[in-house]
Amino acid sequence: MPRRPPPLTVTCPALLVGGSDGAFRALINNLMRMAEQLLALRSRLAAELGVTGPQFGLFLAIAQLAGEDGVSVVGVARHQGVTGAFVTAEAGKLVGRGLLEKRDSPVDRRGVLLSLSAKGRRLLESAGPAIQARNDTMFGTLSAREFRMLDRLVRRLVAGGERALADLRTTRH
Amino acid sequence: MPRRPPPLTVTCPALLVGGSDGAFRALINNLMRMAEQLLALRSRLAAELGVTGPQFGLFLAIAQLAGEDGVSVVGVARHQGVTGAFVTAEAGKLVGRGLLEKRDSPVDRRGVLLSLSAKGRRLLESAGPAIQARNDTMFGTLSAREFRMLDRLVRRLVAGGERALADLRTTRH
DNA sequence: GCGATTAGCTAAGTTACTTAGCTATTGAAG
DNA sequence: CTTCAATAGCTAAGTAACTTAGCTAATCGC
Repeated sequence: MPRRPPPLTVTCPALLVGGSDGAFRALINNLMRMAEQLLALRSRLAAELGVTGPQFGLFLAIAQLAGEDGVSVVGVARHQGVTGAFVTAEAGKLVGRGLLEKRDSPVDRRGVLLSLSAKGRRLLESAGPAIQARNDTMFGTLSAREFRMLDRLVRRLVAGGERALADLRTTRH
Repeated sequence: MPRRPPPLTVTCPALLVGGSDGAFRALINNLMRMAEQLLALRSRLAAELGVTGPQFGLFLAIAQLAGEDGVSVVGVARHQGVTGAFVTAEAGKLVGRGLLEKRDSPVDRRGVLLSLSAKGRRLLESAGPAIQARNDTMFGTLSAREFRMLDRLVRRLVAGGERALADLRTTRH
Protein backbone atom coordinates (compact mmCIF):
# COMPACT_ATOMS: atom_id res chain seq x y z
CA MET A 1 0.00 0.00 0.00
CA PRO A 2 1.19 3.53 -0.77
CA ARG A 3 2.58 5.43 2.20
CA ARG A 4 0.56 8.39 3.29
CA PRO A 5 2.77 11.47 3.67
CA PRO A 6 2.44 13.56 6.87
CA PRO A 7 -0.14 16.37 6.57
CA LEU A 8 1.09 19.73 5.39
CA THR A 9 2.38 22.06 8.08
CA VAL A 10 1.04 25.14 6.32
CA THR A 11 -1.78 25.71 3.84
CA CYS A 12 -1.09 29.19 2.53
CA PRO A 13 -0.46 28.71 -1.24
CA ALA A 14 2.34 31.26 -1.33
CA LEU A 15 4.34 29.02 0.98
CA LEU A 16 3.82 25.79 -0.90
CA VAL A 17 6.13 25.08 -3.78
CA GLY A 18 4.77 22.44 -6.07
CA GLY A 19 2.13 21.60 -3.48
CA SER A 20 4.80 20.62 -0.96
CA ASP A 21 5.66 22.28 2.34
CA GLY A 22 9.23 21.08 2.07
CA ALA A 23 10.66 24.51 1.42
CA PHE A 24 8.68 25.95 4.29
CA ARG A 25 9.95 23.33 6.71
CA ALA A 26 13.46 23.94 5.47
CA LEU A 27 13.02 27.64 6.15
CA ILE A 28 11.90 27.06 9.72
CA ASN A 29 14.78 24.69 10.17
CA ASN A 30 17.21 27.29 8.92
CA LEU A 31 15.71 29.97 11.12
CA MET A 32 16.19 27.82 14.19
CA ARG A 33 19.66 26.91 13.07
CA MET A 34 20.53 30.57 12.67
CA ALA A 35 19.29 31.30 16.17
CA GLU A 36 21.46 28.50 17.52
CA GLN A 37 24.43 29.89 15.66
CA LEU A 38 23.88 33.31 17.17
CA LEU A 39 23.72 31.80 20.64
CA ALA A 40 26.79 29.67 19.97
CA LEU A 41 28.74 32.68 18.72
CA ARG A 42 27.75 34.69 21.77
CA SER A 43 28.73 31.83 23.99
CA ARG A 44 32.15 31.45 22.37
CA LEU A 45 32.80 35.13 22.57
CA ALA A 46 31.68 35.19 26.19
CA ALA A 47 33.93 32.28 27.07
CA GLU A 48 36.95 34.22 25.82
CA LEU A 49 35.99 36.97 28.25
CA GLY A 50 35.50 34.52 31.09
CA VAL A 51 31.71 34.84 31.40
CA THR A 52 28.77 32.73 30.27
CA GLY A 53 26.68 33.46 27.20
CA PRO A 54 23.65 34.73 29.11
CA GLN A 55 25.87 36.86 31.34
CA PHE A 56 27.40 38.42 28.28
CA GLY A 57 23.92 39.11 26.95
CA LEU A 58 22.97 40.88 30.14
CA PHE A 59 26.25 42.74 30.14
CA LEU A 60 25.69 44.05 26.61
CA ALA A 61 22.10 44.94 27.39
CA ILE A 62 23.19 46.91 30.42
CA ALA A 63 25.87 48.66 28.36
CA GLN A 64 23.11 49.71 25.98
CA LEU A 65 20.40 50.57 28.45
CA ALA A 66 22.38 52.29 31.18
CA GLY A 67 22.41 55.95 30.32
CA GLU A 68 24.21 58.34 32.61
CA ASP A 69 22.71 56.76 35.66
CA GLY A 70 22.24 53.07 35.10
CA VAL A 71 19.31 50.78 34.49
CA SER A 72 17.02 48.96 36.89
CA VAL A 73 16.90 45.20 37.28
CA VAL A 74 13.40 45.03 35.83
CA GLY A 75 14.43 47.28 32.99
CA VAL A 76 17.07 44.78 31.95
CA ALA A 77 14.75 41.85 32.59
CA ARG A 78 12.04 43.22 30.34
CA HIS A 79 14.49 44.05 27.58
CA GLN A 80 15.92 40.56 27.64
CA GLY A 81 12.66 38.71 28.18
CA VAL A 82 13.74 37.03 31.41
CA THR A 83 12.59 37.32 35.01
CA GLY A 84 13.97 39.83 37.46
CA ALA A 85 15.21 36.97 39.61
CA PHE A 86 17.52 35.85 36.85
CA VAL A 87 18.91 39.34 36.31
CA THR A 88 19.46 39.72 40.04
CA ALA A 89 21.41 36.49 40.18
CA GLU A 90 23.56 36.86 37.06
CA ALA A 91 24.18 40.57 37.36
CA GLY A 92 25.21 39.86 40.95
CA LYS A 93 27.91 37.53 39.67
CA LEU A 94 29.14 40.18 37.26
CA VAL A 95 29.27 42.69 40.09
CA GLY A 96 31.32 40.13 41.98
CA ARG A 97 33.68 39.93 39.01
CA GLY A 98 34.03 43.69 39.01
CA LEU A 99 32.43 44.16 35.59
CA LEU A 100 29.25 45.85 36.78
CA GLU A 101 28.38 48.36 39.44
CA LYS A 102 25.21 48.42 41.46
CA ARG A 103 24.03 51.49 43.29
CA ASP A 104 20.81 52.38 45.05
CA SER A 105 18.43 54.42 42.99
CA PRO A 106 18.23 58.00 44.22
CA VAL A 107 14.57 58.32 43.23
CA ASP A 108 13.15 54.97 44.33
CA ARG A 109 14.42 53.44 47.50
CA ARG A 110 13.37 49.95 46.43
CA GLY A 111 15.31 50.24 43.21
CA VAL A 112 18.84 49.61 42.20
CA LEU A 113 20.78 50.89 39.20
CA LEU A 114 23.10 48.69 37.20
CA SER A 115 25.89 50.10 35.07
CA LEU A 116 29.29 49.12 33.73
CA SER A 117 32.29 49.62 35.98
CA ALA A 118 35.50 51.08 34.59
CA LYS A 119 36.75 47.53 34.22
CA GLY A 120 33.54 46.58 32.45
CA ARG A 121 33.93 49.45 30.01
CA ARG A 122 37.48 48.38 29.28
CA LEU A 123 36.30 44.83 28.69
CA LEU A 124 33.60 46.06 26.35
CA GLU A 125 36.06 48.13 24.35
CA SER A 126 38.45 45.23 24.08
CA ALA A 127 35.67 42.89 22.97
CA GLY A 128 34.53 45.26 20.22
CA PRO A 129 36.72 43.99 17.38
CA ALA A 130 35.91 40.34 18.05
CA ILE A 131 32.19 41.07 18.07
CA GLN A 132 32.50 43.02 14.85
CA ALA A 133 34.49 40.27 13.20
CA ARG A 134 31.81 37.69 14.03
CA ASN A 135 28.95 39.82 12.87
CA ASP A 136 30.74 40.97 9.74
CA THR A 137 31.47 37.37 8.83
CA MET A 138 27.92 36.22 9.44
CA PHE A 139 26.03 39.19 8.01
CA GLY A 140 28.61 40.83 5.81
CA THR A 141 27.29 39.45 2.55
CA LEU A 142 24.06 41.41 2.93
CA SER A 143 23.59 44.52 0.83
CA ALA A 144 21.90 47.52 2.37
CA ARG A 145 18.80 46.68 0.37
CA GLU A 146 18.77 43.09 1.52
CA PHE A 147 19.30 44.20 5.08
CA ARG A 148 16.27 46.49 4.95
CA MET A 149 14.25 43.77 3.28
CA LEU A 150 15.19 41.20 5.89
CA ASP A 151 14.48 43.64 8.65
CA ARG A 152 10.98 44.30 7.39
CA LEU A 153 10.20 40.65 6.78
CA VAL A 154 11.41 39.61 10.20
CA ARG A 155 9.34 42.33 11.84
CA ARG A 156 6.28 41.00 10.07
CA LEU A 157 7.03 37.49 11.19
CA VAL A 158 7.49 38.58 14.79
CA ALA A 159 4.15 40.37 14.61
CA GLY A 160 2.62 37.23 13.11
CA GLY A 161 4.15 35.14 15.87
CA GLU A 162 2.66 37.46 18.45
CA ARG A 163 -0.74 37.00 16.88
CA ALA A 164 -0.37 33.23 16.74
CA LEU A 165 0.59 33.13 20.41
CA ALA A 166 -2.28 35.43 21.35
CA ASP A 167 -4.64 33.15 19.43
CA LEU A 168 -3.92 30.08 21.42
CA ARG A 169 -3.98 32.03 24.64
CA THR A 170 -7.63 32.86 23.94
CA THR A 171 -8.58 29.60 22.22
CA ARG A 172 -8.26 27.36 25.21
CA HIS A 173 -8.22 28.23 28.92
CA MET B 1 32.19 64.68 30.39
CA PRO B 2 30.37 63.29 27.37
CA ARG B 3 29.40 59.63 27.66
CA ARG B 4 31.17 57.32 25.30
CA PRO B 5 28.74 55.06 23.46
CA PRO B 6 29.47 51.32 23.33
CA PRO B 7 31.56 50.26 20.31
CA LEU B 8 29.67 49.22 17.20
CA THR B 9 28.73 45.58 16.96
CA VAL B 10 29.25 45.48 13.20
CA THR B 11 31.37 47.53 10.81
CA CYS B 12 30.00 46.59 7.42
CA PRO B 13 28.62 49.89 5.98
CA ALA B 14 25.56 48.22 4.47
CA LEU B 15 24.40 47.33 7.97
CA LEU B 16 24.90 50.74 9.53
CA VAL B 17 22.11 53.23 9.11
CA GLY B 18 23.26 56.75 9.78
CA GLY B 19 26.47 55.38 11.25
CA SER B 20 24.56 53.54 13.96
CA ASP B 21 24.25 49.81 14.51
CA GLY B 22 20.87 50.27 16.16
CA ALA B 23 18.92 48.72 13.31
CA PHE B 24 21.31 45.80 13.18
CA ARG B 25 20.93 45.11 16.87
CA ALA B 26 17.18 45.37 16.51
CA LEU B 27 17.31 42.81 13.72
CA ILE B 28 19.25 40.32 15.82
CA ASN B 29 16.85 40.91 18.65
CA ASN B 30 13.90 40.20 16.39
CA LEU B 31 15.53 37.10 14.99
CA MET B 32 15.99 35.72 18.47
CA ARG B 33 12.50 36.71 19.42
CA MET B 34 11.13 34.91 16.40
CA ALA B 35 13.02 31.77 17.34
CA GLU B 36 11.55 31.95 20.83
CA GLN B 37 8.10 32.35 19.36
CA LEU B 38 8.56 29.28 17.22
CA LEU B 39 9.66 27.29 20.25
CA ALA B 40 6.79 28.64 22.32
CA LEU B 41 4.27 27.75 19.63
CA ARG B 42 5.68 24.27 19.34
CA SER B 43 5.55 23.91 23.07
CA ARG B 44 1.91 25.02 23.30
CA LEU B 45 0.89 22.75 20.50
CA ALA B 46 2.78 19.87 22.09
CA ALA B 47 1.12 20.48 25.44
CA GLU B 48 -2.29 20.06 23.85
CA LEU B 49 -1.14 16.67 22.63
CA GLY B 50 0.24 15.74 26.01
CA VAL B 51 3.93 15.78 25.10
CA THR B 52 6.78 18.23 25.63
CA GLY B 53 8.04 20.60 22.97
CA PRO B 54 11.25 18.70 22.25
CA GLN B 55 9.35 15.42 22.16
CA PHE B 56 7.02 16.88 19.60
CA GLY B 57 10.01 18.02 17.59
CA LEU B 58 11.44 14.52 17.58
CA PHE B 59 8.04 13.10 16.75
CA LEU B 60 7.66 15.34 13.72
CA ALA B 61 11.21 14.65 12.61
CA ILE B 62 10.60 10.92 12.79
CA ALA B 63 7.35 11.33 10.86
CA GLN B 64 9.39 13.06 8.16
CA LEU B 65 12.46 10.86 8.15
CA ALA B 66 10.95 7.43 8.58
CA GLY B 67 10.31 6.13 5.09
CA GLU B 68 8.82 2.70 4.70
CA ASP B 69 11.11 1.23 7.28
CA GLY B 70 11.86 3.79 9.94
CA VAL B 71 14.82 5.92 10.87
CA SER B 72 17.78 5.23 13.12
CA VAL B 73 18.40 7.00 16.42
CA VAL B 74 21.49 8.72 15.06
CA GLY B 75 19.61 9.69 11.94
CA VAL B 76 17.11 11.61 14.02
CA ALA B 77 19.83 12.98 16.29
CA ARG B 78 21.82 14.42 13.40
CA HIS B 79 18.73 15.94 11.81
CA GLN B 80 17.76 17.63 15.04
CA GLY B 81 21.26 18.61 16.15
CA VAL B 82 21.11 16.74 19.44
CA THR B 83 22.97 13.74 20.83
CA GLY B 84 21.89 10.18 20.33
CA ALA B 85 21.46 9.80 24.07
CA PHE B 86 18.75 12.42 24.05
CA VAL B 87 16.90 10.77 21.18
CA THR B 88 17.13 7.40 22.92
CA ALA B 89 15.63 8.84 26.08
CA GLU B 90 12.83 10.96 24.63
CA ALA B 91 11.87 8.59 21.86
CA GLY B 92 11.76 5.89 24.51
CA LYS B 93 9.12 7.90 26.37
CA LEU B 94 7.11 8.28 23.20
CA VAL B 95 7.33 4.54 22.61
CA GLY B 96 6.03 4.14 26.15
CA ARG B 97 3.14 6.41 25.29
CA GLY B 98 2.38 4.30 22.27
CA LEU B 99 3.10 7.03 19.74
CA LEU B 100 6.27 5.53 18.28
CA GLU B 101 7.42 2.05 17.42
CA LYS B 102 10.92 0.75 17.72
CA ARG B 103 12.12 -2.34 15.90
CA ASP B 104 15.52 -3.87 15.38
CA SER B 105 17.14 -2.99 12.10
CA PRO B 106 17.20 -5.95 9.77
CA VAL B 107 20.49 -4.88 8.20
CA ASP B 108 22.51 -3.76 11.25
CA ARG B 109 22.13 -5.66 14.44
CA ARG B 110 23.30 -2.70 16.53
CA GLY B 111 20.66 -0.46 15.06
CA VAL B 112 17.01 0.19 15.75
CA LEU B 113 14.42 1.80 13.53
CA LEU B 114 11.99 4.39 14.83
CA SER B 115 8.65 5.01 13.15
CA LEU B 116 5.18 6.24 14.00
CA SER B 117 2.72 3.76 15.41
CA ALA B 118 -0.87 3.70 14.18
CA LYS B 119 -1.76 5.81 17.21
CA GLY B 120 1.08 8.19 16.36
CA ARG B 121 -0.17 8.54 12.81
CA ARG B 122 -3.65 9.29 14.08
CA LEU B 123 -2.25 11.90 16.45
CA LEU B 124 -0.28 13.48 13.64
CA GLU B 125 -3.35 13.67 11.42
CA SER B 126 -5.38 15.21 14.20
CA ALA B 127 -2.67 17.77 14.95
CA GLY B 128 -2.46 18.86 11.32
CA PRO B 129 -5.08 21.62 11.36
CA ALA B 130 -3.71 23.19 14.54
CA ILE B 131 -0.20 23.23 13.14
CA GLN B 132 -1.44 24.76 9.91
CA ALA B 133 -3.41 27.42 11.75
CA ARG B 134 -0.34 28.48 13.73
CA ASN B 135 1.93 28.59 10.74
CA ASP B 136 -0.63 30.31 8.54
CA THR B 137 -1.11 32.99 11.20
CA MET B 138 2.59 33.54 11.68
CA PHE B 139 3.76 33.29 8.08
CA GLY B 140 0.57 33.89 6.14
CA THR B 141 1.30 37.50 5.27
CA LEU B 142 4.27 36.48 3.14
CA SER B 143 3.87 36.54 -0.61
CA ALA B 144 5.50 33.82 -2.66
CA ARG B 145 8.15 36.30 -3.70
CA GLU B 146 8.86 37.35 -0.13
CA PHE B 147 9.01 33.74 0.92
CA ARG B 148 11.64 32.93 -1.69
CA MET B 149 13.55 36.06 -0.78
CA LEU B 150 13.52 35.23 2.91
CA ASP B 151 14.53 31.68 2.18
CA ARG B 152 17.54 32.79 0.18
CA LEU B 153 18.61 35.40 2.73
CA VAL B 154 18.34 33.01 5.63
CA ARG B 155 20.37 30.40 3.79
CA ARG B 156 23.09 32.96 3.27
CA LEU B 157 23.04 33.89 6.92
CA VAL B 158 23.26 30.27 8.01
CA ALA B 159 26.23 29.84 5.69
CA GLY B 160 27.75 33.00 7.17
CA GLY B 161 27.15 31.71 10.66
CA GLU B 162 28.86 28.47 9.77
CA ARG B 163 31.87 30.43 8.57
CA ALA B 164 31.93 32.58 11.69
CA LEU B 165 31.83 29.50 13.90
CA ALA B 166 34.53 27.80 11.86
CA ASP B 167 36.67 30.93 12.21
CA LEU B 168 36.77 30.90 15.94
CA ARG B 169 37.33 27.18 15.98
CA THR B 170 40.57 27.72 14.10
CA THR B 171 41.53 31.05 15.67
CA ARG B 172 42.04 29.73 19.12
CA HIS B 173 42.66 26.05 19.67
C1' DG C 1 -3.71 56.71 55.24
C1' DC C 2 -4.60 52.23 53.33
C1' DG C 3 -4.78 48.61 49.99
C1' DA C 4 -2.82 47.13 45.75
C1' DT C 5 1.41 47.17 42.89
C1' DT C 6 6.02 47.11 42.15
C1' DA C 7 11.32 46.48 43.06
C1' DG C 8 14.51 43.40 44.37
C1' DC C 9 16.31 39.27 46.74
C1' DT C 10 16.75 34.24 48.01
C1' DA C 11 16.00 29.45 47.75
C1' DA C 12 14.27 25.63 45.60
C1' DG C 13 12.68 23.46 41.49
C1' DT C 14 12.36 22.42 36.41
C1' DT C 15 13.62 21.63 31.63
C1' DA C 16 16.30 20.37 28.06
C1' DC C 17 19.74 18.99 27.28
C1' DT C 18 25.15 16.85 27.57
C1' DT C 19 29.10 13.89 28.98
C1' DA C 20 30.99 9.64 30.27
C1' DG C 21 31.21 5.07 30.13
C1' DC C 22 29.52 0.65 28.82
C1' DT C 23 28.32 -3.40 25.41
C1' DA C 24 27.54 -5.14 20.91
C1' DT C 25 28.37 -4.93 16.21
C1' DT C 26 30.39 -3.53 12.00
C1' DG C 27 33.84 -2.16 8.35
C1' DA C 28 38.53 -1.82 6.83
C1' DA C 29 43.26 -2.83 6.65
C1' DG C 30 46.76 -5.83 7.07
C1' DC D 1 40.89 -14.46 8.63
C1' DT D 2 41.88 -11.49 12.29
C1' DT D 3 42.04 -7.51 14.67
C1' DC D 4 41.11 -3.03 15.68
C1' DA D 5 39.21 1.44 15.23
C1' DA D 6 34.75 3.39 14.46
C1' DT D 7 29.79 3.32 15.05
C1' DA D 8 24.92 2.22 17.20
C1' DG D 9 22.48 2.44 21.08
C1' DC D 10 21.69 2.49 26.13
C1' DT D 11 22.05 4.17 31.05
C1' DA D 12 23.25 7.11 34.71
C1' DA D 13 24.86 11.19 36.36
C1' DG D 14 25.67 15.95 35.68
C1' DT D 15 24.86 20.81 34.07
C1' DA D 16 23.18 25.34 32.15
C1' DA D 17 19.77 28.38 31.97
C1' DC D 18 16.36 29.44 33.35
C1' DT D 19 11.45 29.83 36.43
C1' DT D 20 8.28 29.86 40.47
C1' DA D 21 7.22 30.95 45.04
C1' DG D 22 7.55 33.55 48.78
C1' DC D 23 9.49 37.23 51.34
C1' DT D 24 10.45 42.44 52.69
C1' DA D 25 10.39 47.09 51.69
C1' DA D 26 8.90 50.96 49.27
C1' DT D 27 5.70 53.50 46.29
C1' DC D 28 1.44 54.65 43.89
C1' DG D 29 -3.63 55.56 43.44
C1' DC D 30 -7.43 57.23 45.49
